Amino acid sequence: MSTKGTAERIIDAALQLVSEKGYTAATTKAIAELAGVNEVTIFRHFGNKRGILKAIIEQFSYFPLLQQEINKNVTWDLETDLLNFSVKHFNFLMSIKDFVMIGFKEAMQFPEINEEIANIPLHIKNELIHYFQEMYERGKIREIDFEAAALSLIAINFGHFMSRARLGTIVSNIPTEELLKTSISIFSRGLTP
Amino acid sequence: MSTKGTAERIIDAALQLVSEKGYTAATTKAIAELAGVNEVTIFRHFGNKRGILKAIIEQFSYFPLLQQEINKNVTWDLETDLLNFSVKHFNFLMSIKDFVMIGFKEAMQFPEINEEIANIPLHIKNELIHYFQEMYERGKIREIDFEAAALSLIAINFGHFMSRARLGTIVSNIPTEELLKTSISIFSRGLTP
DNA sequence: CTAGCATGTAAGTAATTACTTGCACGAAAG
DNA sequence: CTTTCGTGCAAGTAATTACTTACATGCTAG
Repeated sequence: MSTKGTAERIIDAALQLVSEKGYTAATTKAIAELAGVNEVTIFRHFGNKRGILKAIIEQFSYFPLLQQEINKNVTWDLETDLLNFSVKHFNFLMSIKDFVMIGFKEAMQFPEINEEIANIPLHIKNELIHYFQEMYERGKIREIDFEAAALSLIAINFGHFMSRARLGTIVSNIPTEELLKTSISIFSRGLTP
Repeated sequence: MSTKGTAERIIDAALQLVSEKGYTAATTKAIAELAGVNEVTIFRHFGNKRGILKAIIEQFSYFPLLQQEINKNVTWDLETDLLNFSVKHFNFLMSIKDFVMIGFKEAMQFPEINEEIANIPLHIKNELIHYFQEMYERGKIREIDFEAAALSLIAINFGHFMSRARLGTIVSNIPTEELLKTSISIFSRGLTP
């Protein structure tokens, strides 16, 4: 049990409990139990309860944003690229699911999280706009509000993510891959001249 | 101040506070203050704190589901109908924003809410599938997985709703109407044969 | 007028919560 | 070997929370 290991386990436990129950309902006692450490250890590491969330936010701000990944493997075939992006976007959101959930739950008490969360669609939007512009110049998509188009694509993926992350297969049990495939099939055809 | 008025004010206050801070952080004291009633009055009306949320859920379950509204004003012109639906769907979600937020925050502590929330896309999905099938028979949309298409349309609207409801204009300040219009322009073209 | 009913006020209780302090222990480093 | 450091353990504290009880007040219906 190194120092780093202890702090990490506390952060992981807090990430899980806060995303499940919310900040106030996730007690330091419960976090300590889940992390397998004594409650005092939490305060020795993070000072107070807010300190844990602060550490979580900091840890996340260093998280490699999807951004670089998107630019890779561009084929300049609309449907191929958009499906590739869609799958990556969805998986990315799933990988930071707990953090996203905390962001939506504790936006009031921790405004910093909201900013961090808002950065994701913001960056992706700009990447997509850039891609759409290039595709337009290549004559591969029709004239349209690129920003609105980018936001719509992000909205589709986010909507699918939320549906699956929170409601599971209650709404539908179509495999995610097929869902995204159909989504992109419609969307890319809708952009084609 | 009739009895009904008092209970309603308590429910409204709880709806607001719980959607903002979460169930645990929304104390009965704060709810009473916001409602302008004494704290004891809450317990006399609802027995205990859970009773308030139970009342909220019950109240919502009688909420007229978007469903009937969708079927009205069908023109069998794809883009017209989808835009009409999209606007109604978006406004509907906005009108129950607080409840949706509670649903996403307190799914753990109140599983009933999640079911109630899940019912919305479920019903809408079926309505849309039905519409798509009819449109297909009329030769107005191409052959495609209707369920996946319906889910995608719901996902777009939900994504836009979440973006606006939680992040405001941070991500984009395109007017909502224009955003939905472009969304539907792309989507309906993507469905056209 | 009066009886009842909804609400306010005051006071209190048991449980929980974030957080502190003091001490003991074991491992690693000098 | 000894010091330091991270951690566990025990006990405690002040504040808050959900909830209760007893009594006073005012409005309304009969």
